[in-house]
Amino acid sequence: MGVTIKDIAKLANVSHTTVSRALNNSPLIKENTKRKIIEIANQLNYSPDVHARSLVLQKSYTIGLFLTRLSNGTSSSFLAETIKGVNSVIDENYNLYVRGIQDFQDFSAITRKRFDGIILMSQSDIDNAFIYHVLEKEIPLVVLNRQVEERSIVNVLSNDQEGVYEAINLFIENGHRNIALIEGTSHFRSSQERKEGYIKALIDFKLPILQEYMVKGNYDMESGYKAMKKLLALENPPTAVFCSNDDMAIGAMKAVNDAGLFVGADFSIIGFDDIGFSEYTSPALTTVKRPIEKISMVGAQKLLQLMDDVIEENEPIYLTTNLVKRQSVVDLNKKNS
Amino acid sequence: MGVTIKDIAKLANVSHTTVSRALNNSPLIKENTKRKIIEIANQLNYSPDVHARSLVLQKSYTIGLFLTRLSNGTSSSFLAETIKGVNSVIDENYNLYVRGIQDFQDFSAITRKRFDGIILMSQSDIDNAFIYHVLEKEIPLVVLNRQVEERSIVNVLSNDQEGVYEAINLFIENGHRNIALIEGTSHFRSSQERKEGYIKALIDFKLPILQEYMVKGNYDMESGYKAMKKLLALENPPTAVFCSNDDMAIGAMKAVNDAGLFVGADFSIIGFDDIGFSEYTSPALTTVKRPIEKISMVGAQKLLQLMDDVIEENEPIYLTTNLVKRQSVVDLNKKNS
DNA sequence: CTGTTAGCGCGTTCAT
DNA sequence: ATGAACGCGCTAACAG
Repeated sequence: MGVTIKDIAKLANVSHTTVSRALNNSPLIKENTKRKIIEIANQLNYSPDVHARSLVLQKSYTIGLFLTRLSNGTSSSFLAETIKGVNSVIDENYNLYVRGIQDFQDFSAITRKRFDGIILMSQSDIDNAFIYHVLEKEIPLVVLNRQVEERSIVNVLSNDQEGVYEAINLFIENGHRNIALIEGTSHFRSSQERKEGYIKALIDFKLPILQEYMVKGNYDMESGYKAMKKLLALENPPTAVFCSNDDMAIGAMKAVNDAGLFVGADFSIIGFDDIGFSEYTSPALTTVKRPIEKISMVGAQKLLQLMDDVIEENEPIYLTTNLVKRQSVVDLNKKNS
Repeated sequence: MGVTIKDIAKLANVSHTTVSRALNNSPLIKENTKRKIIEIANQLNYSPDVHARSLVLQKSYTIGLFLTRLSNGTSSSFLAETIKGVNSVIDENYNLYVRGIQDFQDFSAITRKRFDGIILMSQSDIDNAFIYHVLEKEIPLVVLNRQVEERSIVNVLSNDQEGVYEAINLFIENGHRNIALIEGTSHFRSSQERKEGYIKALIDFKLPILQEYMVKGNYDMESGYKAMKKLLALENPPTAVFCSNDDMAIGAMKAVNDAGLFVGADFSIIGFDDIGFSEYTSPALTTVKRPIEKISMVGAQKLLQLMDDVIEENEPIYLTTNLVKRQSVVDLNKKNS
């Protein structure tokens, strides 16, 4: 069934070693025989047995892409962009093994033999245990999206705090003073980062920090909807709400609409991520663009380097967010004048 | 670095053969020694070398999940649901290799050795070449989402035509007569299926089929937006539009809004897929739910069976779509009365 | 430049 | 019930 180098060797009247070398383009082989061997290989439609090669080379040609979870709190676009980003960088000879960490009972199957390298799209502190395991096994590791204490780890992420700060700043420029926050999943690091950006901005602009203006969500649309309902029911409701991701912003917009108000006219919302849909909501959603696909690409590139040379500079790499202004923020200055 | 069965053998004062058998729970080994060996293995944190095992067992523990493309025409939710569905069925010992077919120059790397089985989420006829290759290599194959001629292939899909028919039916029940269609990517089979459902319904209800009411799109939001603009600019614009997927429906809704009209009041839209967002558009989008995650799960299960027993019944498996009625369809009967 | 030999880690006859 | 020897397909020393 499978053609092996031995088969080729027979036909070419050489040893299987010569075939191996020829196919690997070794300079030790005469151009002539090399050509002959390659010819035969093509004719026989030969393709090497990856497992035999892996076994002797101690290399698996497999990269593990792990997310904290695959469902519940991981939006589709987040997952898709991550995979696309990584896939666009690593070549087809590599297997890309995609899993959620939560799927694992124990990590005994995560070995150096099995993975040449691991990319962790980390959303929460709860995968620290995973990180330690990988570190202990000395598998090259890149952690994306969440700052990690260990200096030895390559870390690629976006500066969420700054992004949120800009968003709040935009609200303030537009005359808003009652600015609320819908938070992400509580133990996700990103939720905390964004909350801190919110609080920092309020402090800098000397605005009061109100408990009732900080409502918990869990990054899905429904939670955004519910959170907004709560805010709207307040005695002194906000005029503007920052949502910790776009999914929740879309839920929130729905709640505003259901209350008979119009986003962009009566009420202001800013989201986070800039998923594809945010351009097509009505009105189009102003949001903080987070470069997930870019982060994944850079992360994958870093991992490839790490697998080769062992790079030293382990400074976290920050990719900047940027504020995409669309139509979901009301300018109170104009409105009142 | 890596613990092997030989290491365990030494410590247990047995041969590596015995260790192998013990770890594979062979009945040939005394319970006593078996326990001892397992004990040592745990202590040493042993985990088998997958490549060595693959080499000797001729089994790769890898399942290939291929999509026609990963970007351009493949929506995020589609990709994400597919992966989630497959992942939920296959256990963690399996690698899941995810790729777009378009990434491949040639298929020589797609071998029986490398993949125990392949799931193809097929979106277009253009991957027929891929299918033939896989078939020729005798790799167990399940094709999802698109009907395939070969009887020998396990085929899991949804009955799109019927789903669309139901949607058009709903329009008609609500008094609509000028019903347009926004089509999906032109060479995708799903686009044709849905178009056929549309035409079939029009014929059955004795409505005229107008060229100008069938506008091409490519499954992304922007194309839906543009297509709707065209329809709105018609001399005799439709009152209702079926969009071949939800992404385009969302684009179309945006176009309606931009024209100063209100979906659900002045204009009717139905989408296809029921992606997460469609519940949160304003108004909530009526749509034909297609069970992508379910299809993927069933497909994965079938593949596992196929890899074991070689199942015979190769009838295509149809999973039913169902119409999710929300608020994007106007009832003309009520309105006019 | 090419061939001989060995070995990667594992499972599997064939002995005993 | 256990072990010795072999082979999966490949690469890498070591000769020549």
